[in-house]
Amino acid sequence: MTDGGAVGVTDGGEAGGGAEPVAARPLRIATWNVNSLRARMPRVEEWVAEHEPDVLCLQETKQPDRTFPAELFASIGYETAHHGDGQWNGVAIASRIGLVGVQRGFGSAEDSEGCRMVAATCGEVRVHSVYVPNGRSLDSAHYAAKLAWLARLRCFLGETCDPARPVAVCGDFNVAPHDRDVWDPAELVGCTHVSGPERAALGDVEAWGLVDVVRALHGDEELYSWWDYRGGAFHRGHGMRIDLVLVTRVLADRCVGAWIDREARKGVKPSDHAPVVVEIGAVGPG
DNA sequence: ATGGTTGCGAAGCAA
Repeated sequence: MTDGGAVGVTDGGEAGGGAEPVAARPLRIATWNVNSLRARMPRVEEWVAEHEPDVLCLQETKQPDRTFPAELFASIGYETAHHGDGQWNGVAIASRIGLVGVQRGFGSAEDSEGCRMVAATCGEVRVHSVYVPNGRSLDSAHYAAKLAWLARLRCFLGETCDPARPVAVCGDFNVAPHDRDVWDPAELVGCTHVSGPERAALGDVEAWGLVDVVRALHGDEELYSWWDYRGGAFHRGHGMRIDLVLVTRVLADRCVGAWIDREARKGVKPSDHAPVVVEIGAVGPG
């Protein structure tokens, strides 16, 4: 059950007494596969302090709920919802604009691939943090499970959300939507993340009513969100764009910025993924 | 050249 809440973000608001209207800061939604929150928490704290997301979706926290650092997030102003049951997978949402109506998993047997989805209403937006199964290889049972999981996500959205309302589906999709989203398509023929069935399954999710806003705002620009730790892949530009923020049209039409923070892939003990950020402007006459 | 790196947990497995 979701509340589909319509709680507005009310910073700014009416400017009274003849003062200049204060432009509302856009809503900033980010997603980041941190590849272990325990290993990455210092980097996450640093990043949050610098970029001040209103909502931050996390994937691969790699811990059970009982060790999730909810108090630490609270101390820096964020409510959190976490869905994790062990040392693998694990997803979370951190929000400083409210967090209600938490749902962990799809509530069905199809979630047996692990803790890979948590949803909550943050301000006016129904937010989903997803970690799509990797698939391992095209001939693996895990690949079939990946396709089934994406199909289940599509059904779940149809069952629980309205594409005419503000909805965001954020996370590590483990699919590069297009050949331009990988450093060398020829190198990856026969590999997961780029296969036709995976792209079709992702396309079905988007066809529910979601827009890939980072790509929408950047044309054919080279954009990657993940680089293998091995072989100097980051330095060599061998990346893929597999971390996405998908939003419904009402949000896409208000999107005033969208980017991938490559800086977060540098420095001491980085995740192999970079954060993806989108900014949603206030509703207005335009 | 079936490599390479990181995180899990304490030997390989997963990514």
